[in-house]
Amino acid sequence: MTTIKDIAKAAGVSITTVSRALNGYSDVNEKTRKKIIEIAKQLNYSPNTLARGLVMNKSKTIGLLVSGLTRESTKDNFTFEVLAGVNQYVSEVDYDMVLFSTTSTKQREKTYTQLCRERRVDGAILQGIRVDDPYLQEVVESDIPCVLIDIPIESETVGYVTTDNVLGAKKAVQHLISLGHRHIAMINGYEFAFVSEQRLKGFQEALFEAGLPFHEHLVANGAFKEERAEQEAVRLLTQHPEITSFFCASDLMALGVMKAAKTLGKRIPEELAIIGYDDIILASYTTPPLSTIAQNKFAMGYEAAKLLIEMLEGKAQSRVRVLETELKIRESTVKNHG
Amino acid sequence: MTTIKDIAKAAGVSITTVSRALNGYSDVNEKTRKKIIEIAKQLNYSPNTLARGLVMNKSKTIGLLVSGLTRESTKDNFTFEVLAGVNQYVSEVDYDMVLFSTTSTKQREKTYTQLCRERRVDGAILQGIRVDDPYLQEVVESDIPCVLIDIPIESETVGYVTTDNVLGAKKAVQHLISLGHRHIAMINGYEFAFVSEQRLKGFQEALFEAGLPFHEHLVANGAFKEERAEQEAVRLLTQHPEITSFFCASDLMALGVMKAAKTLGKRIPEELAIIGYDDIILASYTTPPLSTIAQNKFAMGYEAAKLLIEMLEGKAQSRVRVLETELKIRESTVKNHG
DNA sequence: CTGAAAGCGCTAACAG
DNA sequence: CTGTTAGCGCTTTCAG
Repeated sequence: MTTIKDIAKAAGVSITTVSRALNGYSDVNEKTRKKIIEIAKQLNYSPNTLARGLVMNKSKTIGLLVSGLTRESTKDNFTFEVLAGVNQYVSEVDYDMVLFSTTSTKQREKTYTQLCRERRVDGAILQGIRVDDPYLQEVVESDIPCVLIDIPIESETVGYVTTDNVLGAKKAVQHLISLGHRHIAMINGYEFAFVSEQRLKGFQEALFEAGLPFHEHLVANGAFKEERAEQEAVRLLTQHPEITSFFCASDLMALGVMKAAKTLGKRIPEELAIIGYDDIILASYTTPPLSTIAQNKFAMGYEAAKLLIEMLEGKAQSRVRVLETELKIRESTVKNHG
Repeated sequence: MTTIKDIAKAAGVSITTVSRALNGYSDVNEKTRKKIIEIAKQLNYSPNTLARGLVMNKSKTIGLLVSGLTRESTKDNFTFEVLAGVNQYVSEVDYDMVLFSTTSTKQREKTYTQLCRERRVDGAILQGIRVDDPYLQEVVESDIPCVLIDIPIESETVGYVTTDNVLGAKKAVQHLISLGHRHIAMINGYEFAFVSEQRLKGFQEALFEAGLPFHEHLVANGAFKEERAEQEAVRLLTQHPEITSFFCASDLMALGVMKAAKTLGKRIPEELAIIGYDDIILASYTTPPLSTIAQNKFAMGYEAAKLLIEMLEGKAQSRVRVLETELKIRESTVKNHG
């Protein structure tokens, strides 16, 4: 593997000059630079980023920390789309991305902070981490620049990107109300999720603004899981037959509710309207296609990476990015819509 | 950031001793080691992997090189599942993974080899790369250990993992034949794909063994794209009304054929049976659910990572892994199967 | 069992 | 415009 030393020797100059020439410094004779670049090419030189990182004390690498990158989690490809977005921006600005997954028991032994420190990543993006994750606080309090996805923590070194979940939920519920629904149930995620809290708030606001009562007993937690949501939906529909529609805090859970409806012989949307959240790919392929609140997950990843790198380079205006959502009306709420 | 130097000072020993103690060498007094480890913990020490990588000349990092990690490609989450599998194994053996994507124009300027060399990855896994990719040959001929997914190249430093595509295709077609189909069309991928070639072979073998004729004109290329497949299916069905079933080289293309059937008013599976390949998540959610040949994509990633790291550590028995596929019979070929 | 010293490949003052 | 020198944090001979 060629080094700048080899190039220096071949060009008859010092390694300093080679370094400067290759890094585009101005104070190098154009002739020398040409020559050096030529030789570098001939020798098939690749800079050693480890060495560079060591001396510069930064690696031009960011870490993407995700949880639940498992065989099962591929159904809801939220993580993947975010990753694709991160990757896109990162490669545009010539950074690299290393993926830290916290699924394996092996890695669990190391905290996020350790993971980041050891690899000397310049910063990290955290996605799919629970608010009550024991290591979250540690990394946030460390000096590692972080951007969180859907967790609203802000500090000198921490920012976040999220969508307007209150408004998103509100739009969904208003859509149901506008269709004449008065007994709307909600399947939420779990307690320790910021988005669940926000979406519940939006649910309540929409009801309130329409002059409808909020009934605690019409809200259940489905843990963002299809099966759990199905069970809860069956329970709710059995105990409260007045329910005519469901607002679900994720599409995956909406799929569960659709199964429940099928089990109970309820036609969608005539007897039961269902709206989800996320707009996962499956949503437009179910029968009937699922109405939902679309989040641009790719954009979330892209913006998170952008924000992080702006923070790293000291040119971030603010440390918060809130993206918009979009109501997608399909046939699970309106017959023959498409 | 604490270094071994700090620990050495605090412990009153040399940095050499610290290094040895922390790396579990045997020739260190147990008391000294205990003390050093204790101090390291107190000082919140994290080893600098850049420095270590520089001197050891290996980074314990592998590169995952994928193409087409775009906003659009998330529908077919093949890439994602492979990535999840790679990540799983990699984290089990305490390696890290850096993701190189070749979508952006920025990165395109660098060859795969350069990407790998600069980051000093110990080896690379390549997925979704076309056989005719100009940079593929370069990286394969370099000294960088590589594992390819679905590209059969083998050398001292190159291995691959794939599934038995001939057999997989054969199973699909035999299934159609067993249902009584005699006029079977095929929507293949594209010319420069190893898997397409193999699946075509399986298609032909199944026909041959059943004593059925192979008609070139019943095979079309859909470029692994839903829309292209749809167009080709419409064309085939129009030109050759005798067709009663389709074997598609990917599920995504099978979705396209399903659309074509709908357009032409053909009922599935009564008037047109369709079988795909891959078993993507969507396959079980379409109406009717799609019969297909399932590939365990997670396992492909996992095995690729395993093979690569075995190769790196000099304990790979062979450099080829062929995984099995499984026929999943759903309602796009057999009425009321589920 | 422990330490001194060299060096991995690179950048960054500081002198010329 | 160019070279000398001194490290970045770590591992690894080679001597004790």
